[in-house]
Amino acid sequence: MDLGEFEDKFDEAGKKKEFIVFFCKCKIVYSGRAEASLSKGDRLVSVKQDGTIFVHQPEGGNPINYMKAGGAIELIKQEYGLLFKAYNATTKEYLELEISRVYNFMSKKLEDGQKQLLAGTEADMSDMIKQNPTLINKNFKPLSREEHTKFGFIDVFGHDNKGTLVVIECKRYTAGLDAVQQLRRYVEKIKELKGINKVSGIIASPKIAPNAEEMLKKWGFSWTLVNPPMRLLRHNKNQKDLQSFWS
Amino acid sequence: MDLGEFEDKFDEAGKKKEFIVFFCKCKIVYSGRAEASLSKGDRLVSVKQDGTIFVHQPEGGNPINYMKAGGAIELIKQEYGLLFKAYNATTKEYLELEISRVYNFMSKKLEDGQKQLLAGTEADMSDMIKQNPTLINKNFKPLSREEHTKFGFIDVFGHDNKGTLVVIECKRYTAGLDAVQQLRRYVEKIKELKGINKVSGIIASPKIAPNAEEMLKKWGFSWTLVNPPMRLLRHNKNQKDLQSFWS
DNA sequence: GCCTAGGTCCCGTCG
DNA sequence: CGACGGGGCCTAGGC
Repeated sequence: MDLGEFEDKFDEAGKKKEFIVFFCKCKIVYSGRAEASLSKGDRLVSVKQDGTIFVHQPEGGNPINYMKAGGAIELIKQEYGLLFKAYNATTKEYLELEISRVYNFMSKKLEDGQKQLLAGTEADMSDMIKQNPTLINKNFKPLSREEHTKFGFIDVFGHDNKGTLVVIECKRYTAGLDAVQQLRRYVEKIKELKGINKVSGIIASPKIAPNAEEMLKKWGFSWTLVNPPMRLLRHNKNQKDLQSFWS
Repeated sequence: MDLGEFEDKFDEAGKKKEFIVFFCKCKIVYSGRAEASLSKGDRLVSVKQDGTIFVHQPEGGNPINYMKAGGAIELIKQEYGLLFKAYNATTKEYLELEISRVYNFMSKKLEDGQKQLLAGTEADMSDMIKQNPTLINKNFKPLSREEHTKFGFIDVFGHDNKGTLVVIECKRYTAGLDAVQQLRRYVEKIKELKGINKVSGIIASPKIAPNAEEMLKKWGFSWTLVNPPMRLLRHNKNQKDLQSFWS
């Protein structure tokens, strides 16, 4: 596509606050929270309706470059083609694309006010435990969930049948060293606040890393196998269907 | 755009392993690591050359849905339009778009083998400290950088003029409770391994959170103000240019 | 493969 | 606004 034509289309779409995407050959420089540069290659560039920018290489999951909404964009004619210059005054970041060719361009005003519903998060996991405390053990009595304290928030908080306070840290996946230290922090802080020297700490997760388990034991905490809710629901459902089909 | 036409274009581009983008109105369901649903709205859908999928709403920085490379995609005719069905057998994830309209379509084979150069990361920060240890204090002698141990890796490791071992944890931004606990873990482990009871712990960062500083002091560690390298380089450079221009 | 930790992390939430 | 922690986190590096 001719760069002059691209410039016109881009400006027009920008004025109408349309969602813009184009394929181009470009060289990239980013300056802000770090310094990045990427030599010439073909990429997808996108400018969203709020001004969010992202650049994708032809493979891989993450944008190679991006800018948050709220900046200004200008196109400047150069000998080599066009300079796409984005500057965000709030974050003090620059993103510049030296565009030598534009292959395709597309823009449209999109209408979407929907929010995604998500189930099976760590919050749902702590909810499940609060609703069904025997998942931890038969003596556990939950008191609160996702309780915010000034040193972090505790996933599930409660006590056992002897009145000992219990702190539970949930992890959707393998619990690592960080999870153990998070638990330790909460337990120590509660001991300090309440002036008591016995508080139980439990990690609830589908798995725990060996080093993490070692550290857990060293500090007198324990681990309970709890699977996060909803995980692979559709897959398991299909598995089930398959089984019943084969049986 | 007519859905039949879209189907043809999509299939053809898919066979040629082109980078595909299109605007459409759709309803979305995801099932896998969690369960997600998003009711009808306009979105950008993209399928990369390696099969990576992402879906963007017209605003906001992150894709609302995505799938890693390696799955299979099929389009299935339905009463309401087209069902875009992606399944990744490795990760056991499903992503389904009930497409009722397609507005625009674009595809192209992109050529790009470049890798981004990035400077100003935490690794660069630890490098800077190793090269210039007086950033920490005049008695610090670095021995190693990014040293991997079986309980994690230590950003900068060294000793002071009295021979006391020193562990430094770098953070590019405000150091929080997690950074302090990370430091604590390394210090405790080294004490244990070497059978000594004095090891210094230092956090090097541009800022530290109040709670983190409190915890740091409680455990006898210290904090040194170090700014990460390259931060806002271009901005600062321009600021300087501006000053010299105005002066 | 797992484990560990950083990321231009992003994002929500609550003080 | 900062602080804190989760994320369908992702990705890289080492073992």
